[in-house]
Amino acid sequence: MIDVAQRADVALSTVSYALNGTRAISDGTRRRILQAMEELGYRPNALARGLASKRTNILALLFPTPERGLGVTEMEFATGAADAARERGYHLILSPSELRNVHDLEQLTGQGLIDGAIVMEVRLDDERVELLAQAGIPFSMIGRPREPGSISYADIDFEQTTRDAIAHLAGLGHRCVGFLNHSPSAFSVGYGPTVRAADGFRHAASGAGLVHVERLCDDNAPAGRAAFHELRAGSPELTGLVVMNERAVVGVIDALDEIGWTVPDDFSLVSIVSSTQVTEMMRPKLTTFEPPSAELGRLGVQMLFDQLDAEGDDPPPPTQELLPCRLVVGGSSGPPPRRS
Amino acid sequence: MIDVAQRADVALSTVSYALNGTRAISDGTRRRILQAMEELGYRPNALARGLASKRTNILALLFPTPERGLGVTEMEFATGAADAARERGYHLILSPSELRNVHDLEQLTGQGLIDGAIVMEVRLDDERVELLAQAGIPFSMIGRPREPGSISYADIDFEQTTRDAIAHLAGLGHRCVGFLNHSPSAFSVGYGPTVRAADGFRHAASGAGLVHVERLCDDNAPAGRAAFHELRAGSPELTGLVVMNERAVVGVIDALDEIGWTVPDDFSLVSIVSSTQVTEMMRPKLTTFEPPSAELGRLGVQMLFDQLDAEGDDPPPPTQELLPCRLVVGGSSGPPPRRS
DNA sequence: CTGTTAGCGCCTTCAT
DNA sequence: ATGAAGGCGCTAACAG
Repeated sequence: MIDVAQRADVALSTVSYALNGTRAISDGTRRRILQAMEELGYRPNALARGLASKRTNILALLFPTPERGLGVTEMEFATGAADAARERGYHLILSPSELRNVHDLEQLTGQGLIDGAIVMEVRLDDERVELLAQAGIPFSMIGRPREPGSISYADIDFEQTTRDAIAHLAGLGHRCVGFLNHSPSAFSVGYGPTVRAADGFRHAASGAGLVHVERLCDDNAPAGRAAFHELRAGSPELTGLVVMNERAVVGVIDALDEIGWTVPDDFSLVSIVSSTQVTEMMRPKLTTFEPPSAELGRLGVQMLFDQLDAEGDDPPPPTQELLPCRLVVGGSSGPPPRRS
Repeated sequence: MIDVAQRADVALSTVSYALNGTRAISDGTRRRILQAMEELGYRPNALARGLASKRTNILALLFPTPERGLGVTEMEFATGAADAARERGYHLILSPSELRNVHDLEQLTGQGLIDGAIVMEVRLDDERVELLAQAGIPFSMIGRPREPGSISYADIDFEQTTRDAIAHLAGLGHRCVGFLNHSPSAFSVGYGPTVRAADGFRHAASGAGLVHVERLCDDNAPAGRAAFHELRAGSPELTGLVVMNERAVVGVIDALDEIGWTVPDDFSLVSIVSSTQVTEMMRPKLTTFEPPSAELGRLGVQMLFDQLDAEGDDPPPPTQELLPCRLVVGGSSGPPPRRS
């Protein structure tokens, strides 16, 4: 940097100002500096800059790795976030911080490495959220805890999505529907989507005057298969099922096949919060409510930027957005059969 | 840190040494220091440390985002890498550096932010590889260019995998098989897997004395469907197909369905380099050669560590590993039909 | 085994 | 509009 200054015949500090536009610089001077930088192949050192300015231009994406690896859907958050960050010249640290390791999180934030964080896979009661709030480090969430307070978040509107799913089935004429949710363990740890979708479904189905049943289900095909059989045993009049479980839905299809039922003639299936990248692999292609994953990721970092940009000024009002899932009609939903 | 020193009644530097074990410290002293740190809730600042030591403990994962988003398989590299990095106390920056933006890459490396990089989705001729080599920054690859030279890499053994796939089909009695590859564009830009698998297939099929045909295919179901029909039109005696295209294989199943063929009775399908997370969603479950994705990711960072650890000493011999895919027998492959 | 003391490369307040 | 100078928090010689 000192070389650049000499070559451009200005003071060291002037170069600095030219770099981060913190103060007005005459046009000629600026050009000389830029040229000198160019010629010398100068690159500002991110660490030094961060050390001095307290701004690292690094964000962390906190995503706890679920038991069986992340699904397609979760990944789209990440890439959306990474893209948005890069567009603003920020780096994104992928931090597989397990929820259990609150210690790891403390370490990460304590290092002064990151300007802020985006928290994924939020639970209704999430230690990470509290910890970040106390640590005073800016962050936003993809998902939300029970009490978001004034923290910015972007989440799927589960209430709306389940209502839409119910409306879709009810519109086709179904009168008795079921809901296949995520795993019991997801529910018991208070994983947001699991709990909210369950509430939403119940509410929407009642509201629409439908008979309804629901069930939690481990995230794999055999569990899905078993779950379907049980549901049907308990409610023989079931004609349609809403599923929020990408891994289990295949098992449901297997089960239908076993009893000789055809989709959608004998039974309707609607997948929710499931990427089309997955539902299009099934046969028949599933009718699905596709989550705006990449957009949520982008929103997450955008909200974080809003906070970072306003640092020093009074804190901006938090942005809290719920996005609906988009209906993609497939070949798995149709009018209910007329069973005797 | 100065506070810690005072509290422990030692010099500033002693605290530093205690922290990074650069030199022997008496046991009592160390304990006092550790305790003082604890009591003061002291956390070393990563930036300052990096600035002074030239070691940031940050790695970058370079993955160009393919046109249609990353698949499950690619993501497993990333999480494997992130895990391995974290285990050693390193951070992993997710860098969606487009290949085209060699400029972005220069920026990243020039910033002095990263100790090294792991390059994903390597092409036979890859600008990034050359750039990193010239820039003198340590890196390893998941995949490999045409001339890996003495750069460390971990890649899938495509030769072996295609040979295994052929052996599987030949062992079942097939005499005429086809290969459905990735897209023409992937091939034309010299994407490693596409080229190597094509060569491998051809070689293995000839070696086994099988009649064989092959075809490139865009990464979507309709393309897969069309491709199958064309292959069959050209080679009516085809009884089995090896597919390295997660997105297209569904289309093949559709096509088979259209002509009334059952899998595996009328036709055999073998997916290669495809995660079971995907193939288990298909019906029938696909026989697949599953790539050791997470392991490749781990290996990638491990190799990088080997280099970083040896910095200063003479460079260690590069590690270059080819891992086979693991056969997971599904319900899509069986003996060929006896057609008249 | 422990202290002392220069920097690492940049930002930023204070003068000019 | 531009210069000069004191840190940011830590590491790593150099001395005991």
